[in-house]
Amino acid sequence: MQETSAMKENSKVKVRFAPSPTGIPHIGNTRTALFNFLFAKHNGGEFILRIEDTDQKRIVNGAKEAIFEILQWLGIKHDGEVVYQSQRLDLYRKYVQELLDKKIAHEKEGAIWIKVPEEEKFEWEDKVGNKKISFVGKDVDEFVILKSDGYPTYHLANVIDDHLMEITHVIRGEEWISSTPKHIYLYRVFGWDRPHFAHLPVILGPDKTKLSKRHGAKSALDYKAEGYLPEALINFMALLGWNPGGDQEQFSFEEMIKLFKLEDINTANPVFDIKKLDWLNGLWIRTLDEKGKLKEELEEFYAGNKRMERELKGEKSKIMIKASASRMKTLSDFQSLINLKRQRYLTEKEKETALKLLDFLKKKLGDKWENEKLLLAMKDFSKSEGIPFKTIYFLMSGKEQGIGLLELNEIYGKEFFIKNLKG
RNA sequence: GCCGCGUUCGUCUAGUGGCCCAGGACGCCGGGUUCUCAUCCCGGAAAUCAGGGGUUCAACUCCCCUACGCGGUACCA
Repeated sequence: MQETSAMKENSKVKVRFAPSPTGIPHIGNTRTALFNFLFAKHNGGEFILRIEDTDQKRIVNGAKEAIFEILQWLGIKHDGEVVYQSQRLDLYRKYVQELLDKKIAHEKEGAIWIKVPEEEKFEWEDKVGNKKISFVGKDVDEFVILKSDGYPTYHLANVIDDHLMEITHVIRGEEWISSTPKHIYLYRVFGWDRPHFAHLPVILGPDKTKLSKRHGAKSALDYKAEGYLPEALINFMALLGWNPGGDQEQFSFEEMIKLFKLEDINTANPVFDIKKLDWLNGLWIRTLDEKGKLKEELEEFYAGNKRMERELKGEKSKIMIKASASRMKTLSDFQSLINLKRQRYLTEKEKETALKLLDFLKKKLGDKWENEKLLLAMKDFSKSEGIPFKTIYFLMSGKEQGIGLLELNEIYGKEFFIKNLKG
């Protein structure tokens, strides 16, 4: 009995993201959602969200909400209503009874089990890498489909739901490869067509072991809190394993949808590299700034921060943002960039120079410190006194580095400089 | 142990038999632009394509073996 694998060639693509609410998903799990979404949208199909809450003991409070928040923040919108497996118990039990009646499943110690016949053969063409993967029945362990608490296991609920919901492509982590024969067997005994399978390589930590809490495997929400942009995080996650060929590194969500193909996903496990994320984030910050959209991102990020809310509402906010954009790696850098506090106290020698500079500027500029003249004056001073401009920057701004002096002049005016120069 | 999957610069990757003594990007180093820093621009180092056997006129690309890595081996997903 050789099932005609999958087959719903003509029907509309329908995929699902099926997290279990047993913790806040880290970046790897979220990438699975992304790939499902990209695939669905590329093909004009649907993306379903299904919460697999069948392990009552391991459910974590707030995990479900975190999942929603992550998807919402990233712009990964699901179609239709969210499905909860815990609300479908009767359904699963009905099918279990069917298997019991057919003598395919049996009871043992209060749970319902299935033993795959040894001579059974399993093979499928995995969409990632386009390669055949095969197993033989004797390597498939006997498994539980209904636990003694009355809840189904993943294997059972997953297969039933995917069938009933007419899922065409199962795109999930590669940790599921070894249980795929169990799933295929279930499709077989139920007499159902099975979906296509695509198993994504798992993301590894810097030490090349599976990304985990130990590596500080963060969730998208953590990155959000640190000031990363959804555009950058999505771009970064997609490039971890996916590449459409070519030299492009920056992709908008729309471009990714347009280009996404399962065939272009790598088969090897990528290593998470925060440096590249940082670079992409800076790149996206600059890109959004050019599009005039950085302000709204900052407003969202600093919502609830009274001082920053005030700064962003102020009339100088525009120039502040313009001056900061190229210097930010994350949105949180903005706050320190526009912070007026001096970095350290001046040494005696520096104080002396500062006062000299102040006199010089006052004499040269009078009351009006216009940018062009100010710059010329500072350059003059630098040259005639043999003082590196770096020092002048520090004396004027109170910092070793940061926003340009002319921009500071526009934002805070000469009073700011005078205060700094007076020590 | 057994089963499955994988292996191109430090990292993400391009590459589907000749265009590759291997291209791009991040990071790193050097230089330029510049009011500091950053941005931006230019250049550099960096992979004997895991190792060994085949197949072929020709292999990073196909086959086999080994090593290593990852995944699975729960009444977890």
